[in-house]
Amino acid sequence: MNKNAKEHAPSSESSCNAYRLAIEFIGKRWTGIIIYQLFEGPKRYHELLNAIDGISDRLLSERLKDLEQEGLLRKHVIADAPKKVEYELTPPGYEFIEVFKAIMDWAEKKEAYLNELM
Amino acid sequence: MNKNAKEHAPSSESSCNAYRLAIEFIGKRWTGIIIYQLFEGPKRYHELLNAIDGISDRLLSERLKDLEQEGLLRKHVIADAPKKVEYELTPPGYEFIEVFKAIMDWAEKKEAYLNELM
DNA sequence: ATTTCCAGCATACTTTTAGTAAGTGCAAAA
DNA sequence: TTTTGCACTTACTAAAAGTATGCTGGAAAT
Repeated sequence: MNKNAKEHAPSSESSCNAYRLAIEFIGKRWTGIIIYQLFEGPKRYHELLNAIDGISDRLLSERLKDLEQEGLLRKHVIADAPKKVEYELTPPGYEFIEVFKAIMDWAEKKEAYLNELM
Repeated sequence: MNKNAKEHAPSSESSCNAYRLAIEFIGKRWTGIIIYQLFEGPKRYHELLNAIDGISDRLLSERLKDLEQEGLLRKHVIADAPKKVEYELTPPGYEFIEVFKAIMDWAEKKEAYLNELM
């Protein structure tokens, strides 16, 4: 008796599509942390790999590609010899700091509130 | 040659653990949308099920349980006869609106910026 | 001459998450 | 008396995400 999954198409369109799309992207593991690492300025591949504890190179590559595609960062090849590549946030990439802060603030408040109850 | 995943333990502890935990939770599908639906006030199970386009009853139950466990909502059984249950946000649940807004704002700005480029 | 560094890619594999289908118990309506 | 609504649960499948490992190829260091 549960078949409401896209039965007769959208109809309501209620549930914030913009939010869904955004959260689907930023909700992936590492995405936000990579952006966070780049707030300070451009970094190279191995700098990111070393800075981010626990990430694998495959995932780092994948996320960097995603982020580039979404227009949140740009890739600069600065040398071919010993290959050197830098990753730099675009303006929307930098603006993500607002989301980052909002999440941190909320998490903190939430913890504070829950600790108060005990 | 890639084994940096938890090689010799944490050491750096750089990468914002609070953020990671929070995003892992709110990044799950439907979580934010359920909270959003409850901003207006308490709702019952089937109201949520109808309001949220595409969610299945199983996922709704699961998310409601997660949200309760995280202290973001409270469940009120208001009748056993024809079973009636209401879900209501707690203060941290309501405060999530700041995160929601930040994400929406960011997504909008990002779109605007990217459209400008074309 | 061999190893290391750099920025990855390819492949196979495991784990996690989402989605589907069906069933539960009880009460009231048809 | 069979059906319907409510608020779920259980079992299962499919898809997405993440992990592990090995490899590339040129240049510089040992």
